[in-house]
Amino acid sequence: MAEYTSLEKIRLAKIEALRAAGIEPFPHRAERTHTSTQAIASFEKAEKEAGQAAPAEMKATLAGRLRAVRPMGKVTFAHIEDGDGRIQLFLRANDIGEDKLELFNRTFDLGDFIQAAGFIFRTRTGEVTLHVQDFRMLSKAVSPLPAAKDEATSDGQVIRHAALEDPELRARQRYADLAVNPEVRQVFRRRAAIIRALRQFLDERGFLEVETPILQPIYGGAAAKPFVTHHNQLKQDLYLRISFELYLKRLLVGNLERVYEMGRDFRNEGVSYKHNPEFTQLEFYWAYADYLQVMELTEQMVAYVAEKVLGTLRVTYQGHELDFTPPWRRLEMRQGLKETTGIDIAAHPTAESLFEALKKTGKMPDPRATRGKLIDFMLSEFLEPTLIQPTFLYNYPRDISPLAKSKPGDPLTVERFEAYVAGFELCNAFTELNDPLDQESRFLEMGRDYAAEDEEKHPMDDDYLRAMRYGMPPNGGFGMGVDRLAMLLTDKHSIRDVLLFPHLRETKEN
RNA sequence: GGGCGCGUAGCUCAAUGGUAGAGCACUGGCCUUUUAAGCCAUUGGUUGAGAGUUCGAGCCUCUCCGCGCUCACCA
Repeated sequence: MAEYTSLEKIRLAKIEALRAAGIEPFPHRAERTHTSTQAIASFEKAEKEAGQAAPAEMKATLAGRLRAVRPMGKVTFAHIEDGDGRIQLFLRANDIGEDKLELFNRTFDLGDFIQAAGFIFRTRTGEVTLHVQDFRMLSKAVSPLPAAKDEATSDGQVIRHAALEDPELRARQRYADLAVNPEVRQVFRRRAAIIRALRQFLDERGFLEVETPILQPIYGGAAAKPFVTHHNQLKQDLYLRISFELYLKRLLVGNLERVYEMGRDFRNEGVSYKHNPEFTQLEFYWAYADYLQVMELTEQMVAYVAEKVLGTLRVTYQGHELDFTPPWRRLEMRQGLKETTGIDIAAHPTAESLFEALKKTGKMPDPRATRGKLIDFMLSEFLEPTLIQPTFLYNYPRDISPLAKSKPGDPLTVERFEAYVAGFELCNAFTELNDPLDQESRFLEMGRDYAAEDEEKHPMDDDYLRAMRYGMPPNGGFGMGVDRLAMLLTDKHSIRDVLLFPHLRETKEN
């Protein structure tokens, strides 16, 4: 049972009062002829056409949420906000009667959804306003919105004098955040536009969008701990997928040459400003292409999205001026590490030798790490933070890339790249391993490397190997965190700001 | 998981260890073109939860809860 605050009790009493007066505070149907923006635009157009003469009377029925009320005796001004903007209402006792104005002033509150009909005019101070001839309640708000006061100037600007700012409340009650902070609605409109543009780009190039299982008997395709669930009737444990990779590549075996999927991945790991337990991933696989072709497609795709969504390839992100114009900088990992650490990884073919070299840098890596893990450590410790402008880092160590194809003549290195922007990883791609015998031995190797830590052990996927034995075309594969792209294109520091309902710890009330 | 910080009215924020306050919102009154409308009068609190020190705790100590930053983890 809800516990009501004193403010809520007052509003509940108003609901009773409305019903007692024969007015339903939650009617079934509503009417509307214009949105606020449409009403203002068509009135201004009519004004322009009329020139010096007064424009013909323009009737309108509007609907929206009450965001400001200024009662002045026998006249009340109010603002309603709808999906695309705000408009002022003018209620006068002469037009609607003193009783109805009294009803409005006594029982209508900020946050209520209302409908108002009348004609559009301009007030003395010049604001386009609905002169209300009739109005009704559409939905009574029991709880006041957690909003401070806004100032609406006559030229349509809204000045925020205080706002809902508590990041926890904003994330837990995103509905309230959206209702009182219009710029949040813009972030999620832009996110939708990003996702739409990604689909368009891939669709136009002959990629087929597919859907593969989220509940998987064997998880794979990434090194992450999975969420475990259980099917009761089948008495079977299932994992929420940590990547789409192994299923999408099965489709290449089935002669689908270009496939992609955009959807949710789940990783049972730490939560941070760039990690959420569930996140949106885009993966595509492209038969007869290699990682260099994927690299080109990647920079084109991101540039396409930025152009579509923002109309520019130059983006301000957390104070950095980023330029997504292709071609992006290409930096071989070995070269990048040599420049930032002075260590040439090619001169250290074993973990022991690389560890000794790293000790001299003053940063201490995990002494049990494999060579690949040590290189990964060097990457995140020294190189990653320097990669602000979009950069392709390519040629990765083999032992942290069990699904990527080796570089010809270099058994320690695979054909893999990651794109870094603003110091964090945006995407990951490689020339996919399609030799079933090599793949099997890589799985076995991983099993050995991770044997100590059971949860991270990469399970052998026999069905995947069976598929590959039928023959998999050479191909390039790609994966990107869509939330991270959304962060870049909305200038948000935290992944929580681009997720409508980010994961938060349970509270006692819940 | 570690370190640092934060949590006070519906919202935004004050308050030397000494009676918990302001603005907005709310409630009542005046006001027929206002723009955070204005003026007058009110109301509103288990200071995140619990324990301790003290004559006295929003403030000091401890435990717990939540959030933020950061480190670790993270193909």
